[in-house]
Amino acid sequence: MIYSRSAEYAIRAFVHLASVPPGKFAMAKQIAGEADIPAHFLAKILQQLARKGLLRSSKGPTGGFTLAIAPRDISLCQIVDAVDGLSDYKRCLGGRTECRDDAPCGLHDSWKRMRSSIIDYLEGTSILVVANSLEQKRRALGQLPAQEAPAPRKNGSRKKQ
Amino acid sequence: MIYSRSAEYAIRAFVHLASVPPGKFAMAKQIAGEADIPAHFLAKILQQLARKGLLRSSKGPTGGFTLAIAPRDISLCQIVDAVDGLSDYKRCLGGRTECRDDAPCGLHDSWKRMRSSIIDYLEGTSILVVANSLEQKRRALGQLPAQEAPAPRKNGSRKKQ
DNA sequence: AGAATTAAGGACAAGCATATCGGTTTTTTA
DNA sequence: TAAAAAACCGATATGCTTGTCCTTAATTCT
Repeated sequence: MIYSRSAEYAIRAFVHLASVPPGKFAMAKQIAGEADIPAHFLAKILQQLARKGLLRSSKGPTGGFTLAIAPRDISLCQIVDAVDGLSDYKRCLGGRTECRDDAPCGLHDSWKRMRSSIIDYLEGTSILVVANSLEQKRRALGQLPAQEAPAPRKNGSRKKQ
Repeated sequence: MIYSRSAEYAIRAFVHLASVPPGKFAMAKQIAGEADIPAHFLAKILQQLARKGLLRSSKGPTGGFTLAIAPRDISLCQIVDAVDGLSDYKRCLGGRTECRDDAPCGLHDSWKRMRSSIIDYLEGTSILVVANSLEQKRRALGQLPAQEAPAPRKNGSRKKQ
């Protein structure tokens, strides 16, 4: 797989957080429940991401987590980097920690290209895009009010993108 | 990473095996020594690949392992499939085991494209290509006789590709 | 036939990722 | 001020991957 399960959980949590009104906090337990993620495990991950500055956290009642950066400006890459680190992608598939001149590796060049492609994918995919794609699918299935963000308002001020 | 360490070891062993004369066997311990792989661990992997038909094995003195398929016809994908299985690539990055209609995932479409790209890479890269690339690098470094395959002959019938 | 050598295969150990549990601190609300 | 609620934090459990060890079976060579 491209990234760990922890990173996957983090991404799913971020997608969820992208849909809560700015300024409001969502509880770890609640996110875990809705996204079907082990609660305590997710809490640890979110705490870690709060320490790294991708999330803001608040204790006590009305507390929880909220995005520290706009969904448009958070890429999958930032999350994966914060959770897994990117060292795996710097390692050479041929086994050497790095392709040095005296220890050449037949895979190095082709892997280098593939790796860039993966990194580009992670960097080029923002939480906003993923969240929008998800919302669109749900609307198509009638699981959402249609044409409206999940905020509990009822009138219809269309907003695109 | 794209595949497990076991798969990486297998690929490196295959690259090594591509350079032994056809019909001859190479010992697991010897491959492990030259490729810097834990010997017993590699042996298990090779035995597994022999059971799956990618290698042929022989016991006793003069025994060892040899490729059951021409290097040109073995792709990284076949090896990774035999060692890791490909199920990870069928799984959706959004977390669901499969993107069903009633449980949509915002990542599904973009990941599908990325995944195909990775599979194409693994399928399109043969052991022969990797072995040739490695040999070429070694020649450039003066670690090989230059212009000659590592077979113990001495004349110079150039062969391309 | 016997000794040496190699793969085959089972048991086990170590390390890491994943997951769970309980207590502590901070904050809000009554 | 007390109680409740949430993040925070450490300890522990579990499962999988990686790695080691030892015995057995098959083959070759003397």
